[in-house]
Amino acid sequence: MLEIKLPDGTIVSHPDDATPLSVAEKIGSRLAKAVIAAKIGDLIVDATRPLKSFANGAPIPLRLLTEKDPEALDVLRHSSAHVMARAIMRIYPNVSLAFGPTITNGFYYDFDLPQKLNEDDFAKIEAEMAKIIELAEPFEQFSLDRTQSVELCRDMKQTLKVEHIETGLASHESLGFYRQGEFVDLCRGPHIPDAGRIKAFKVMSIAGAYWKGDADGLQLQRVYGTAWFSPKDMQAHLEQVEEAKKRDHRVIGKRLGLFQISSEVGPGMCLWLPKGARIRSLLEDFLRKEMLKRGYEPVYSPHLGRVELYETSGHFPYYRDSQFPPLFVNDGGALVDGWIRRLESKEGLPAAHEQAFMQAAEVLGCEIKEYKVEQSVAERTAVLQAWQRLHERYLVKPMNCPHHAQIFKAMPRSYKQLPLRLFEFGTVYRFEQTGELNGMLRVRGLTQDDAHIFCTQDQVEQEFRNTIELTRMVLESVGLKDYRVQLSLRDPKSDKYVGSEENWQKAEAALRRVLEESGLNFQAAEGEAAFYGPKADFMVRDCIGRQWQLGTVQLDYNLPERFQLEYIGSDNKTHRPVMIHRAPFGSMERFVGMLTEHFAGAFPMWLAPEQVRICPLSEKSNDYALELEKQFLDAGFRVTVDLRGAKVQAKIRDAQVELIPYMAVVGPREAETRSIALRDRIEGELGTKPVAEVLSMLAEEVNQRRIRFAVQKETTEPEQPKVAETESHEY
RNA sequence: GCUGCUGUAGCUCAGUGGUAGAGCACUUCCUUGGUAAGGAAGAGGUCAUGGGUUCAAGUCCCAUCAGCAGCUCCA
Repeated sequence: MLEIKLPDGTIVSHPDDATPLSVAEKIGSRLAKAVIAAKIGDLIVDATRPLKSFANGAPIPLRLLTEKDPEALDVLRHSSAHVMARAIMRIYPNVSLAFGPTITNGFYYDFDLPQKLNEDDFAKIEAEMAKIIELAEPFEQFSLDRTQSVELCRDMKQTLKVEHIETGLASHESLGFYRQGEFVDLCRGPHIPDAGRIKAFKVMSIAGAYWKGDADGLQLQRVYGTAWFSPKDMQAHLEQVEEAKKRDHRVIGKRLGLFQISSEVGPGMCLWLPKGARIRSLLEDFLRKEMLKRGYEPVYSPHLGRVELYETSGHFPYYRDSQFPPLFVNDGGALVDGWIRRLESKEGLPAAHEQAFMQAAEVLGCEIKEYKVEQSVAERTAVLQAWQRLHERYLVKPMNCPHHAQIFKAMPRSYKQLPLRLFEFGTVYRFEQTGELNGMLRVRGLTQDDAHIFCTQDQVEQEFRNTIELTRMVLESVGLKDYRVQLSLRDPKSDKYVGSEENWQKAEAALRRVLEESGLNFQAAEGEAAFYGPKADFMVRDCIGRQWQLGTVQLDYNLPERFQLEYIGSDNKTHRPVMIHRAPFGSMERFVGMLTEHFAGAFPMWLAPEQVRICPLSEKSNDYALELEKQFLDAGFRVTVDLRGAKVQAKIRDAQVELIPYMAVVGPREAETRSIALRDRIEGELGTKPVAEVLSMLAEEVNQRRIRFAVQKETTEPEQPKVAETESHEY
């Protein structure tokens, strides 16, 4: 007999061949029908899995999973992936299966198949799935040893599965399979008892994916689907997907006229339209003011820097592929650049090409006399590099740090000047792959709210504390209160890190201490540090539950070394400072894009590009409306008057659609009493108030940076908790 | 960068190889009103670009560019 412990603590005895299903049957036949799977401890298993294998002396902790358990939905979706794979195999010959896991809100399956699927095929696939589901055949588990498994997969012509068994699963002695009708798949499970449990499903989309994530490897077709226990649930989900789409900053940005990406300017190049620029400048002004309070000093630096500057910093040519190519003042610059790269390439430079290079140099008027073909590759490269150093080459700056390091070096520094905090809203350019570009969230030209703090090792802790405080203050000022910090530390086993052991230890301990005393939710991630120093990244959750990596603080032992930065200490000796990179917003583009989605375009009063729309009842009231506009402008508000010959209903509708926080409706009555019939975008009519009262009430909302949401936050389960975008603007 | 899809008016989109369409926005006129759309008229197009097939191409084919989704990448 098996001893089984139920969730309420009772222990029941069952025969040795008991399964979760048989246990459920003992409790009641309705429960048995509802069982989807079971949980033994933390392990989710099939409802038909014999419990005996989990016996270890103590009573087996068993929990039956029904439709109500979130874990059951995952099981359902994984089974749905099998059903979809089965359907696709029926429709198309020569399908090779890859992996078919569940994801948030659904599942996918990767296939290698000769014909290209497209959306028109979905109906066919869904129809075939429906047939399979209707038959409600059971999922049957069985295990085979390695040899048998490979044989079975070979027989079924599942070459990817064979490969996976031989590589990824090399350490497994026995392998699990599931059979459902004619369909057999290598699978760990668990599965629903039978396909009839799938009550709602839909093939969602198709996309490319790589076998085992290798971009150079085989490209597969990935079919996404979703599955639910009821059509109603699925409907709700599909509506929510629509809702999330409506928050898309690209859609809202266009509708509200915030920004534009014009393909004529270039992909990934963002044009800030007046309203978007308004929001950005409000954020910049706010942060600038806070930084000035905290002892930062503004600096400016040009958008270009000599290539040598980035050679010193180590960014060139290391990140060459994601930088815009260098600008050459001399016609031969690009030629010599390509020449060197071919000389240094694995394939080497064929003699014929070398002759062509030399001729081209002559044509361009930059013949390099010292260059001799009989010299070694190293010597020839050196000659070309010597030429390069004599001719100007510039890089559009991919980061601001080298410039700021030069500002530090502009004069001898004393310990008395430290910490030196230099800040700049610095625009940088990165040549991101075209497929990575995404609205404002991933662009090729971006402005970092960048600062570099140069300090002594002993000042690191206090500077880090101040930076954390600033970042929190910034996030909370826009209503982002749900965030955690990832503290990235060294991998103790690796020796790739620059900087002394002692400094690393001190720095890591200091960062940890600050985070602990801050009471922030943080987690340390060993081995995630950059080679040049530990860092702390802020992971922020927006109002619909998506996670964003925003602000970052990074310690750097590398650049001070490379740029030979030094200061004179109290001991009259030279010392090397520590550099701290930090950016509370990350980049203005990304932050405003994120905020647009967070607020769904309805920016709070302190950030709204237009705060008040004055709506005169008719043209008779236009004069009073214009008078009011002046009063609002004088009081510092962003206000416009709707002077159109339209009805007030239309004016209000337009203001609502434009998400303007307040509307001032004025007619003869208000003009008479010097008052305003105030309307709140969220609450509706607030009644008629004297002008002075409205001005002070709205000013208060601005000064307090009050955040008000129209709908209750998180009314539904967070959509897509997959990390929404994890771009980091690291240095 | 890879795979797939898409590209028609400012926006959202119809469009069957045979004369380029709608709604909203815009302009003008009428209307002068009380909290989410008053009415009428007008203007607006090299159907992304370049080739090709065809008597005939927005429509079919190819290439390029751009956008979207996913993958890979992100100092």
